[in-house]
Amino acid sequence: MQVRRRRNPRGQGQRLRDEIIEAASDLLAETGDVRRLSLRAVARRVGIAAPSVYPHFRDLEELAVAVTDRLFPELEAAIGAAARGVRDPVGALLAGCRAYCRYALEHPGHYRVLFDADLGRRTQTEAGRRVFQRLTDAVRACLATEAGAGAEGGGDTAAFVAGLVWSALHGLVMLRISRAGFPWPPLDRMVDETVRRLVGVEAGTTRSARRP
Amino acid sequence: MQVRRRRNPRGQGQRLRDEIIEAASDLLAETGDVRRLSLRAVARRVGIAAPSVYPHFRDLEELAVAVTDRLFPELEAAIGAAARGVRDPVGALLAGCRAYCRYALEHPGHYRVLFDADLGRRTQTEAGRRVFQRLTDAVRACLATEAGAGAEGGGDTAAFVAGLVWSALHGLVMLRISRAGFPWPPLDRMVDETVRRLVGVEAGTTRSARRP
DNA sequence: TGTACATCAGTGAACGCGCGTTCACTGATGTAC
DNA sequence: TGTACATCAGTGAACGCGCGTTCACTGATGTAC
Repeated sequence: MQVRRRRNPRGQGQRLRDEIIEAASDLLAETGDVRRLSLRAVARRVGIAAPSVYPHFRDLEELAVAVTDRLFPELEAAIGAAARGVRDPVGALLAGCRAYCRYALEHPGHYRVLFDADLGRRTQTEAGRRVFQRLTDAVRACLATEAGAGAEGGGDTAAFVAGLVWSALHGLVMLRISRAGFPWPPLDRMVDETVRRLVGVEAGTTRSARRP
Repeated sequence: MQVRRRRNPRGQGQRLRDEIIEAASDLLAETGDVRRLSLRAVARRVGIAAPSVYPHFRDLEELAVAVTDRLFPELEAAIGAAARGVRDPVGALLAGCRAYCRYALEHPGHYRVLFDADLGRRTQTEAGRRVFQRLTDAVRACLATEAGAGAEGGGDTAAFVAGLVWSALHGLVMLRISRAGFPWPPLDRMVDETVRRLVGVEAGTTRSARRP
C-alpha cells in the first residue's frame, strides 16, 4: 500500500525509467542473480504498479541488460581512476588490479551479475574486451621494461599472461565472496603476490610512484 | 502423466531416497544453482507425486545438502586419483591441479553449486578444508625440494601460496564457465603456467614421472 | 480568456502458471493368529 | 493353510503465494480553436 506516486510531467517518462533501473540495480546488488530479479519486486521498490514497467522495458531481460550496461563502465572507471596517476608500469598494473578486486568485493552482487554465465554473450562482451585489452597493455608495459625475471617476451605473451592474471583475480574475489568465513590474508597482499608472480616482476621495485 | 511407479518393497524406502538425490543432482548439474532447485521438478523427474519427497527430506534444503555432500568427495577423489601415482612433487601438484580444473569443467553445474555463496557455511567447509590441506601439503613438498627460484621457505608460506593457487584455479575455471565463448588457450597450459609461476618452480623439471 | 479535447503516465483487477506444503486417502506387502 | 489386520510407500486434491502479462481504465497535463 504505497502512497500514490506523483506523476511525472509530460515528456518526463525518462525519470521513471531511471528509477526503475536504479531499483533493479539495487535488487541485483542484493541477490547477485539476474534470474531472481522479479518485475513485481522492482515495481514494489519503485512504488509503482507492476504494469507500469512495460512502457519502459519490453521484459525483464531488457531491464537486466539496461542495468548491466551501466555496471561494466563503472568497473572500468574504478580501474582507470586507480591506475591513472601511476607512471611506473608495475605500479600501474598493480593499482589497476587492486582496484578491480576492491570494486568486486565492495559490490559483490553487481560483480557476480557481470560474470553471470547466462549473460555472458550479451553487450558486456564488448566492454569486457576493452577491460581485457587494457590489462594486456599494462602487462605488456611491465614485460617490456622488466625484461629480466620470467619475461620471455614475444608477441602474444602479454595476452596470455593477461589471461592468467584476469583468471587469477577473478578467482581471488569470487572465492572470497563465496567463502567469506575463511581466514583470508589481506586482499592487497594476495593481489600483489599473485600479479607479481604471474607476470614475473620482483617485489620491491614498485613503490607506486604517483605524479605530484 | 507418468505411468504409476512400481512401489518399492517394504524397508526399501531408501531406494526412492537415492533416486530423489540422483534426480536433484541431475537438475543441479543443469542449472548450477541451488536456489532454482524445485521440489516439484525433482518429483517430476523421479516420476513420483510431489508430497512423496517429504518422508525422505524435510525440505528442499535438506535435499540440497544431501546432494552436495556427495559432490565434494567426488572432487576429492578425482584429484586423488590423478595425483596418486606421481612421485615427483611438482608433477604431483600439477596433476592434482589439472584434475581439479578438469573436474570443474566437466561438471560445471556441480562445481558452481559447490562454491555457492549461500551454502558456503555448511558441511562442505569440512571437505573443503581437507582439499585445501592436501593442496597446502603438495605445495610445501614443492617448496621444500626446489629450494631455489622464488621459494622463500618459512612456516606458513605454503598455506599462503596454496591460497593463491586455489584462488587462481577457481578463477580459471569459473571464468571459462561463464565466458565459454572467449578464445581461451588450452586449459592445461594455463593451469601449468599459473601453478608454476605462483609456486615458483621452473618449467621443464616435471615430466610427470609415473610409477611403473 | 475559455473550453473541448487529445495525449500520456500510470492504475487496478484479472488471468493462468509453478511453486511448497497440508491432508485424508489407497492399496500392496507382510505378519499374527 | 487361511484370514484379519497393521504397516508403510506413495497418491491426488486442495490451499495460498508470488510471479509475468493482459486489459480496459483514470485523471492530470498540455494544446487547438
